[in-house]
Amino acid sequence: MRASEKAYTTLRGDIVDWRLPPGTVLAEVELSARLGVSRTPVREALARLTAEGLAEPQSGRGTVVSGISLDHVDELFELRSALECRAAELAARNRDPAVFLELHRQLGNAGRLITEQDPARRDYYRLAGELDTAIDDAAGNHYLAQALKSLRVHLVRVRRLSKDNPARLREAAREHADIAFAIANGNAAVASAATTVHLDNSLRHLLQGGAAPS
Amino acid sequence: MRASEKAYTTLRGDIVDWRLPPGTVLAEVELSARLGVSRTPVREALARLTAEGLAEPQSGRGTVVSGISLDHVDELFELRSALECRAAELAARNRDPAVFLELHRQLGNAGRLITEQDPARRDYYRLAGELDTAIDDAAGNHYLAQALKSLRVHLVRVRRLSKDNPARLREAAREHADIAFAIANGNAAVASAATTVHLDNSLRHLLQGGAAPS
DNA sequence: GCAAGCACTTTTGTATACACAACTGGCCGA
DNA sequence: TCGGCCAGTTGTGTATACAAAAGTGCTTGC
Repeated sequence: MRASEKAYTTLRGDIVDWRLPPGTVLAEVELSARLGVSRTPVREALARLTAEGLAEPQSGRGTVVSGISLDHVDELFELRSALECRAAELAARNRDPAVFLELHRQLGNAGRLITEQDPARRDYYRLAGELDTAIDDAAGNHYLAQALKSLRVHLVRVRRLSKDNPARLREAAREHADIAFAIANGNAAVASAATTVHLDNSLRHLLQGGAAPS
Repeated sequence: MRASEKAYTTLRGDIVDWRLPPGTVLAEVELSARLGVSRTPVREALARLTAEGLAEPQSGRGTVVSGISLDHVDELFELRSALECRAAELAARNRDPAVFLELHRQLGNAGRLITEQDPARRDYYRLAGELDTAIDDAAGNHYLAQALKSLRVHLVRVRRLSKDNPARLREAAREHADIAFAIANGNAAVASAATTVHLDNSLRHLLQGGAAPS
């Protein structure tokens, strides 16, 4: 793996997982020492992180981890809503019904994935990720998929910020199942509406504290 | 001005204005010689351009100017529609009516800006840009504004691809005026609908050849 | 005692040298 | 004659040295 890739991956993970909290100063020499590479690949990694919005240039000099607080999560969800509703509509038009019926079925049973044995909810989030991927693929729009991809980085960061709540997670799974079903049926309006409802519920639980965002 | 900034600005302009057509190889040594800076700032500029989607890494080695063709303009406009409709809705809720009434007035008179004396339509595009900025400001959503900003780079590139058409430009100005009016009235649904109509007309004229995209 | 200026330190910006990988050309063998 | 291999060349990836700029703290003068 290239040194710049390694630096980027490591830093990105550290920021997303809140090991580097917002405001942390990202000094090139210190990072190059810590990561065991020279400043050049570190600079490249910082440039990529800045472009993604995970870091931002400090006034005048230096780079810091960008802030993300519940104050601005509503803005993030507004963008998310715009993108995901449109993606759901497009997917409903172009979908392969079998794919989404299968996802609908799996999501209907997703409650049993949320157990105490898997505190990170890996299985659940994997399934939710599969729905996202299926929607992106069915929508068939490169630019939209790209915009969603860069958005999801920030969403993961928010998710880590909140405690997850098994009851809310089970509700969310049902909402996801509704979305998959509407897409399977080719009903764009319902798919969009179901997405709106899901995101509104997610945001509300998130802001009330302790709920999982998706 | 910093050398990396200069390299970035120059290359970005060259790509947007089609002086560097899609597929052009961006070789670091050649660029550093041409721009009169060393490879380091050139690399930084290429990284930024790649992050924006104006350039993309070639298979294995090197960087090339990314392609954009009419084949994919419909996808670009789908994303644009999702973002701008939402922005218009948000702006309609939070707007200062006076700002948008003034824009409505100016856009109503924009026909006279489209003269043979200004073949680049600088005054017209400046006014259209002011509407965009006013909507972004009124929407008050950092993430949405950021997504729109990165989208507009590609739109400018498409615009340069097409000949502009004075008649279509005058129509577009009227459509913009409609959008401004709906926002001034605080009517989110109409603002969104007017945006949809405008973008649909723009895209159709663009694909029919010879029309201006905004 | 406070403020202003200067020097020092720290950090980023730029240049360049070196390492390595991939493509290209020619040459040799089958 | 064609195909494969090897060497040379070219270009990117990384490291590091040097330059410049900005912040900080001290000193000095008022």
